[in-house]
Amino acid sequence: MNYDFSSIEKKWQEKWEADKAFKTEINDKPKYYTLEMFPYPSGNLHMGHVRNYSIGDVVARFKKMNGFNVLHPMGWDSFGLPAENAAIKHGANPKDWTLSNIDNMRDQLKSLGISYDWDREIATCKPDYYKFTQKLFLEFFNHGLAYKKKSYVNWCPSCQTVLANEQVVNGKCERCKAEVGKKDLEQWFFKITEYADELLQDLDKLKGWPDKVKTMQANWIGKSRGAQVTFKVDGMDENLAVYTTRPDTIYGVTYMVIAPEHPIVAKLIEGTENQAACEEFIHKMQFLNEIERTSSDIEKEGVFTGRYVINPITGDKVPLYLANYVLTDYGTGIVMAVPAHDQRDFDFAKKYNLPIKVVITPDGSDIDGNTMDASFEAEGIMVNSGEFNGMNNRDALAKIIDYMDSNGIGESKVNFRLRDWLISRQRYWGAPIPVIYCEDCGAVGVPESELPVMLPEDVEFTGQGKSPLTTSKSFVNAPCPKCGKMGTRETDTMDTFVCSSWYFLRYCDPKNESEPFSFDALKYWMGVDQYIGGVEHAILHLLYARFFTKALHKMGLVPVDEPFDNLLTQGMVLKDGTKMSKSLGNVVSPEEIISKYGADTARLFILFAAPPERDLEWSDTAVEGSYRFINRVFRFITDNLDKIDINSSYDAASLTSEDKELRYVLNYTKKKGTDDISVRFNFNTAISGIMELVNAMYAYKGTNNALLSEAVKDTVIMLAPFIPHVTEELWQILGGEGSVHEQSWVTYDEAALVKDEIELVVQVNGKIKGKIVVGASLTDDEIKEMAVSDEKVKAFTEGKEIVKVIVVKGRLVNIVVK
RNA sequence: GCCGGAGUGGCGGAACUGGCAGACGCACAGGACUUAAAAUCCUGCGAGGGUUAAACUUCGUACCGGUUCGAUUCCGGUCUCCGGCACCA
Repeated sequence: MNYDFSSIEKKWQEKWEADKAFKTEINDKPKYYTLEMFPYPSGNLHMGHVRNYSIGDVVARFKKMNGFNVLHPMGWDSFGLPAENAAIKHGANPKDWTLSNIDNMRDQLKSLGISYDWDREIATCKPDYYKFTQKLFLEFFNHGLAYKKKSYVNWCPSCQTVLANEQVVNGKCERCKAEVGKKDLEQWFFKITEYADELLQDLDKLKGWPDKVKTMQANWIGKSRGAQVTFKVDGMDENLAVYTTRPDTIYGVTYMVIAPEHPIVAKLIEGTENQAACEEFIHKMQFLNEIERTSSDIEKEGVFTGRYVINPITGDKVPLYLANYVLTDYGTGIVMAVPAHDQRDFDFAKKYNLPIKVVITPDGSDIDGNTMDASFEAEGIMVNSGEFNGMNNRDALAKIIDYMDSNGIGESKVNFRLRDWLISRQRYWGAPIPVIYCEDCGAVGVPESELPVMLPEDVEFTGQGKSPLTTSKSFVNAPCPKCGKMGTRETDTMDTFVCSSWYFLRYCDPKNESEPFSFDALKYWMGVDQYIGGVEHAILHLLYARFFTKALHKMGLVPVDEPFDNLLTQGMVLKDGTKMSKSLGNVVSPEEIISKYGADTARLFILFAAPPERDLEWSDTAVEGSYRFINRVFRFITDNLDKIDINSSYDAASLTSEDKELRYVLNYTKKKGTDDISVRFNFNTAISGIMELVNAMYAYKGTNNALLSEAVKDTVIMLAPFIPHVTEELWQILGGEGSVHEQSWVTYDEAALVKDEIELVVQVNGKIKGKIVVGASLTDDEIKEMAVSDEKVKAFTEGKEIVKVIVVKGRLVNIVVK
C-alpha cells in the first residue's frame, strides 16, 4: 500500500495556512534572511521554479530548526511585456491578466508546501508597491543619479521599446530575440557608472558568491587604465582626444581612426576632397545592424578623411581615417593607431598600405615594420622613442604619462565598459516615471504627496507606434508642480529591473504605507543571508540590485552597502540533455508530477538528482525511485509502530555489536547530513546518507527498540526540510509534540562514532593486497607489525626488502618493498 | 581570440584535507512471495583474463607526461563540451 500523499499534503497545507505557521516578526533570536528570486507571473510554475523554491525551502526550514528567526518571503515581479502582449493579442486587460496569473501561481506554490510568510507577499505592479518605486526614482533624481539625455539607443522593433545595454545579447533582444536596431531618442538613465569602481572593488567583499558570477560582473564593468591624449587637427582650430591603454606606443602612431558616427566628423570632412567618399561610408555604416557594425569577425574597413592630425609628442603629421572598427561609445570614439603593436591597427594598415613603425622590440634590436606578419604586443625594450629608448616599456608607460601631463598634452585616465543604465521604456505595463514637463521649469519630479502616479485605464493597446500611455487624455495633461502651468506627463515607464532592484528591501517591511521601508526593519533583517536563483541574472539583476543598495546606502536610507551576503546560482532543469521548452515539446509540468506522486516526491527528486549548482537531467523513472523511498520510510514506521516509542531511552553501556553498528550509522548520518546541508549545500548527498540510514534500519536485527526509536525519530526530523508534508504526518503518527517543523535539528554523539575495531587496507607499493582488522587503541608500530605479518601480504613481500611502512590513521597501511 | 567551469559504469551522481574509485538512486538480470500480475523483499551488476563455481588477477576516473610510498584529487601539456565576454584601443 502506498501512502496517501494527496490527502496528507492537502491536510497539512491547510493547517499551516490556518496556523500561519511561517509568519515572521522581529524578535531577539538571531535572524536569517533567505530569499529566492521572485518569479514573473507568466501563469504557471515550471520545473526551474520548483527547483529554486525547493532549495530555498530546505534552507529556510533547516535554519528555523537550528534556532534562527527565518525571513522567507515570496512575491511577484509582475510588471512586464507579456501582460501587455496578451492585451494586444487577446484584448485582455494587463492588470486582470497579471492578477489572475498570480492567483494561479500562488496556488501552485502552496501546493508545493514551501514555507513562505504569505503576509509579506508583494507584487511590483500594485500601486502600493510602485508608489515607492516612483519614490525611489525621485530620490535618485534629486541626488543627480537619474538624468535625461538624448542618445543613440538600442531599439527593439518587436517590443517597440528601447533596451538597456545589458538587455542586448549578441545584437538581439534578450526577451524576444528580435534583431536590435538603433534610434536617436531622449531617454532616462540611472548613473550606475558613478558606482562602477565601487561595484568592481566590492566584489572582493562578497566571499559567499561564486567566483564565476564575480568574474562575469568584473568583465561587464570592464575597468581599464590608460591615458587620454590630445592631437591637434592640422590646419583647423580643433583638438581630438584619444583614449589609449598603451601610451608607451605613442611614438609608433602612424595614423588615427575615428568612428563614423562621431558628431565631429561632419565638421572635419566638410570641404575636403574626400567629403563625398566619407559621406557614402557613413551612410553605409548606418544601415548595418549591431553585429555587422561591431563584431570582431567583420573585415576592417575605412576611408581617409582628407585631414591630418599632429602627434603631440613627436610632431609627426599623420592621416585621419574613418573606420568601422572604432566604437562610438567607448573612450572618446577616436583611437590613435599603432599598427606595429596592435593587431587591429596592423590589419587595417596592411589593407590600406599605411606605414608600420616599431617602437618596442623584445631585445632592443631594430625590427623592420615591413617584414612583420603580426603586431608585437608583448613586453619589451623601447626603440625609436626619443628619450625613452632603452627603457622597459612598462617603466616607460608611467614616464610618458608624466611627461604628457606636465606638458599639457595628456593625462592618466581610467575607463569603464559599463554604460549608464537606460531605464525608460515606451510601454504601458510598468511603473510610470513620475515626472512632469513644464515649458518654463523643465522636467519636474511629481511631489511625494501625489504618488503614486497611477497607470490610467483609458488607453488603447494597438501594438503600433507610440506607447499606450500617450493615448490617455486623463494621464498626459498635468499641471507643473512648481509653477502650476499646464504641462505634460512623462509617458515612458520604468524598466522592470528597477522594480526588482529593491524588492528584497520591501519584504523587510512590506506593509509600510509612508515609506518604502523603515531603516530599523532593514537594520534587523538585511543583508540577505542566502540568495538563490538562476545564473542568467548574474549581470542584469544582481548588478542593478547592488547599485541600488549602494546608492540608497549613501543616501542614508539603507544600512548595508551590499544586498546579498551569500549567493547560490542553481543549474537548469534539463530533459533529454536540453532545456525544457514548449517548442521542443520536452516540458514536464510540476502539476502533473504533483498529482501523480505528490509534492514531497517532486521536491525530493529534484534535490536528490544533482547538487544545486549543477544542471539537472529530468528522469521520469528516477522520480519513481524517490517516491519509492518515501513509501519505504512510511511503511517502516507504520509497520513497526508497536516497537517505536520516541520518548524512550537506552543505556549506551548495554549495547550489542549490532546495536552499536546501527548507532554508528545513525550518528554518522546526523553528522554528515548536518554538514552537507549547512556547509556544502549538497542536498543530494545528505539525502543519500539518510537513505543509507533507512537501509540500516531495515537491516537491523537487534532488539533494542529504544535505539530503533531514536533512529526513526531522527530520520523524520532530518527529512522534514526536504519532504515537509509526509514528515509532519509521520511525526503525528509517532505521537510527537507539536509540529515536526518546530523541532530542534538533530545532534550527534561523538562517542557513538568511535569504533572498537577498525578495518585497515594493506597495500604493497600502493596496490591493495589485503585487509586487517585492528583494535582502535593499537599503536602505529603494532599495526605495522600486524600488516607485515599478514599471510596474504607476506606472499607479496617474500624475498624482497621492506624499505618503509606507512600507516595512515584509520585508513591504511602501505608497505614499500624493493 | 580572452576569461571561467566541467569531462568518473548503461544513466543521474559519490569519493569533503593526496589514502579501499563507483556511495546512494535509476535501469537491467536472477530469485522469493503470488493461481497470475503489480507492489514488496533478497541477490548480482565497470571492462578484460581466469574458474564448473569461486578464489585469484590485469586494466580502468577524456588524452599524454610529471611529482609522490600512494593521484579522480597536485603540476605541465593536449583534446572535447558548456557558460560568459568579444574590434573596449
